[in-house]
Amino acid sequence: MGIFSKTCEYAMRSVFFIAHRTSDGKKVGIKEISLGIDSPEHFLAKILQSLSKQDIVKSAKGPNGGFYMDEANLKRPLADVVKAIDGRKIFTGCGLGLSYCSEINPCPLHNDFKIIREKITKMLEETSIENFNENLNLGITSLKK
Amino acid sequence: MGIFSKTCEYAMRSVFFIAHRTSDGKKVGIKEISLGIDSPEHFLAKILQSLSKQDIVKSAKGPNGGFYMDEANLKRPLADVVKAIDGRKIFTGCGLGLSYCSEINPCPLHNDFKIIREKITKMLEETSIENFNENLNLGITSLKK
DNA sequence: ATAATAAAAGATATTTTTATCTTTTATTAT
DNA sequence: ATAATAAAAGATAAAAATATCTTTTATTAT
Ligand code: FES
Ligand code: FES
Repeated sequence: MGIFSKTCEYAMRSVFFIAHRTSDGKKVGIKEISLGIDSPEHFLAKILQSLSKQDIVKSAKGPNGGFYMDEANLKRPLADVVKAIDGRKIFTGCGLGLSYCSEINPCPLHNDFKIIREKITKMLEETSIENFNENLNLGITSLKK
Repeated sequence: MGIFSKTCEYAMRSVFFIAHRTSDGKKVGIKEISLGIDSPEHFLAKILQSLSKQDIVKSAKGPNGGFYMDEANLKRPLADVVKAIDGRKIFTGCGLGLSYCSEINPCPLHNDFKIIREKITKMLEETSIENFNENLNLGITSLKK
């Protein structure tokens, strides 16, 4: 386990992939996405169902259907994807697992940890999916292996 | 799930607790530790067995036995506890879950994420357990609730 | 030696996360 | 209308993480 759950890792990779692959206005199917980000197809389907319900991505059934994102979706911060899957713990939780983090009853890690949490929050809140994707579009960054 | 697994959270809390409670040279039993850090007793026993084997803490069986730490144990960085339980993923792993993080094949998060990873590493490597515990000894920080 | 103590070790159970497979529903093209 | 397509939904399974309970071993005090 890293910072994010595996489910959340798949979610972020798929969102980047969809954004990248549908910039031409077309849609992309689950099979292609799961191949492109190296994830189990049916598990990813569940994740995308959830992201779709939460309006992180859009979907269309039937022939020529698939997943895509509109302008508003692309402008959302990556934080929204993380919140949709892993919840808010990474943004507000105690590093030692105390039931809530507070200045009044801080754990030994608190002073150092809150700074790190702020940096993570900043990274995820202040950059849009679109933005993270710029280098991917330029072929500089990768989503596989 | 936060940054660390629940097991790792218990491990860190227990190490702080033991360090704090045995500074007078006495030992502390599992029951007292689990009460003190609010963790399941038998689960914590397993964790401490593992930490003991890896020489993060010391233990003694029989009457007046229990867990304690020597000077060398206290001087170890908290990173050693994390490595002993959660492994090295948090220190070196890719934020998006790619099988390895690299400058040559970076993911879209890489540039931001590596800085955060460095800060986490710094926090865990550069401060000893003893050090983190100073405020606990002064009654400023907490391990419960 | 014996009994009491406390961790170590072993076995089992529960819960959560991750993964797979099948059926249904909506949409499109013929 | 019908067949083909693709996501949604539902059901089930496997694996990993977390939790509990029992037995064994080492140590100490009597
Ligand atoms: S109380 Fe633990 S991080 Fe704030
Ligand atoms: S490649 Fe993803 S964090 Fe470095």
